[in-house]
Amino acid sequence: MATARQIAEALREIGVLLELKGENPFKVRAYENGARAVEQVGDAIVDRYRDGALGEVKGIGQALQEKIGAFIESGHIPLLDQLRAEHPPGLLELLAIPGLGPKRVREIHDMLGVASISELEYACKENRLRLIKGFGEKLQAKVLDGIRFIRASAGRKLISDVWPRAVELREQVAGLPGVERCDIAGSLRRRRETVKDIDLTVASSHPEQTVGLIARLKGIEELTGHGPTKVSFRLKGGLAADVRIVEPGQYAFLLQHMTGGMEHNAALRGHAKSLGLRLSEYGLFRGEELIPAGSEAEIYAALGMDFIPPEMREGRGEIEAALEHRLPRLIEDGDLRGAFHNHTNWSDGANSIEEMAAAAEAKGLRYFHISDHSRAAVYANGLDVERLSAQLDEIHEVQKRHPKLRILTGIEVDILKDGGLDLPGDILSRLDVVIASVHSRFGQSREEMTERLVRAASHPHVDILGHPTGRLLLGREPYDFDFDAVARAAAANHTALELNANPHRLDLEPDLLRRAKQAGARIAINADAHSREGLDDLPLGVATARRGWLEKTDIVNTWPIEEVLAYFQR
DNA sequence: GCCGTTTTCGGCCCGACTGTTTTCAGTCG
Repeated sequence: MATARQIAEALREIGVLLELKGENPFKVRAYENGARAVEQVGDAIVDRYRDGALGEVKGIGQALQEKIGAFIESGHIPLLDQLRAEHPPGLLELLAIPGLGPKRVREIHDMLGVASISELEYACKENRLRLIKGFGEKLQAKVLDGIRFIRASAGRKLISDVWPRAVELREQVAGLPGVERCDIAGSLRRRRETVKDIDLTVASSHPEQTVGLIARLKGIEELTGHGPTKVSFRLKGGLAADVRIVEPGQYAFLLQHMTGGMEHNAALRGHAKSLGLRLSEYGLFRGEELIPAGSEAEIYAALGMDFIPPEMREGRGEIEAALEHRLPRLIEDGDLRGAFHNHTNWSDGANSIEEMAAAAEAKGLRYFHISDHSRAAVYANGLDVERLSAQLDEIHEVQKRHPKLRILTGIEVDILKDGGLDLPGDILSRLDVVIASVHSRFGQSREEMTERLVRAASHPHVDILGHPTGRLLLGREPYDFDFDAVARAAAANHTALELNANPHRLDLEPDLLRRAKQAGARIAINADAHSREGLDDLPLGVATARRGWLEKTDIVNTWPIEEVLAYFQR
């Protein structure tokens, strides 16, 4: 069966190929918008199609309905097949090179016959790119540089790897003379799971002077752009950064602009325009008249809407919600009372039960759940029945020394290939909270994997489904299964779905969190800590929950522990 | 290609910077 992911991918590819072909940019955008709309609806898009209700989805008109229908029925879209036949597949990867967009890629292909990154690299080295009109020596060098960059890093990095460096850079800039404010903006501020670069905003009483100072900061390897209001550079280690500087009175507008995301800003400016206003990083204008704002909240208020938290600014319906005053009240860091899913040195964790408990207590948590691996996870020194029983005794002892912290017993039990569990029911029934996770056989068919997960989520002893999609950021794709079916099973059986806060996972991702909530499922924000420091990942989990529009009540570990256990038991 | 309490046609966000041009196209976010 067709999945939302596949449909969106196909529409997106049509958009890119049309762009390459030189089509009307608004038509191109319509396909991109359609892809996003499909992703938001999720796999239920197939039901919408069967019900003849596809046209009710905003962004999907007559033409896209036909294409989606064709894909669902046959797995093919004639237009896409035709476009693929017209364009060598390697052209798409050329678009990833900084400085090359559709126009130039097309020109390179038509003039030089280049159709892949390797061919382009060769052409640059032979000095042939310069032969094309409008291309010069610098552009050729930039393209070669871009090819090297792509090969080295594949472009994106984990937010956890970039964040500390961004904080450091912000401190450096904030300390410069004349700088009144400096903030981390862009995808970092929106807490995207992976980011491409660091965006900083600066308020300065002497912008041009500040630009010069920033360009000479320590740690800069190479300046890549330099104008009166903007500096771009690459830091040692390869990370790119963009810094924009304005006068203090314009700062709120710059921060809003630089925080993005692109779709959010486009929609916001479109709304401003419908009010007869014009919004840019320099201000909100009625004609020539500036409507002043000292904060982002004042900008949104001037546009007739509630303040939209940065994590929600992804063009996912937040502007409509803010206009109608129905934004959710997002969960906050301080709302977490406890943490499930933590490992110790009984399996593959680095610290003892005692050390982990002390760390949890220091974080102000009121309950803390130990869940080491089960026996099938041989690589992780998983526990069999005997060792698990022995661990329960030790937990009992540690509990005596920590009267203020409720230590919960448990296990992260492997879900076997058929959806059964790796430990017998009588031992599971002795535990406070049981997490079930898939750690093997990721390549099962969609039907098998769906059945496997639905069965696990419905198991009477299972309380939480661990890292439900199995994705590893920049590493492994999620396994193929019907998420909504699993979410429904979880909701019906009072099994929480995990939001694994480990920066390599962040699983569930925001779209799926919203779909989980729609299905009535509850979420557990879990550190999956393998050491004391692992507990520091919890705020990233909260940020991801915020990106998924979740409120305090949606998250089980914001509840008192008695309520959580009662929920799991029912 | 989509969309509409301004519109079923005529819009569709806005500006910075680069590299190549003598006034601007392309890319980027």
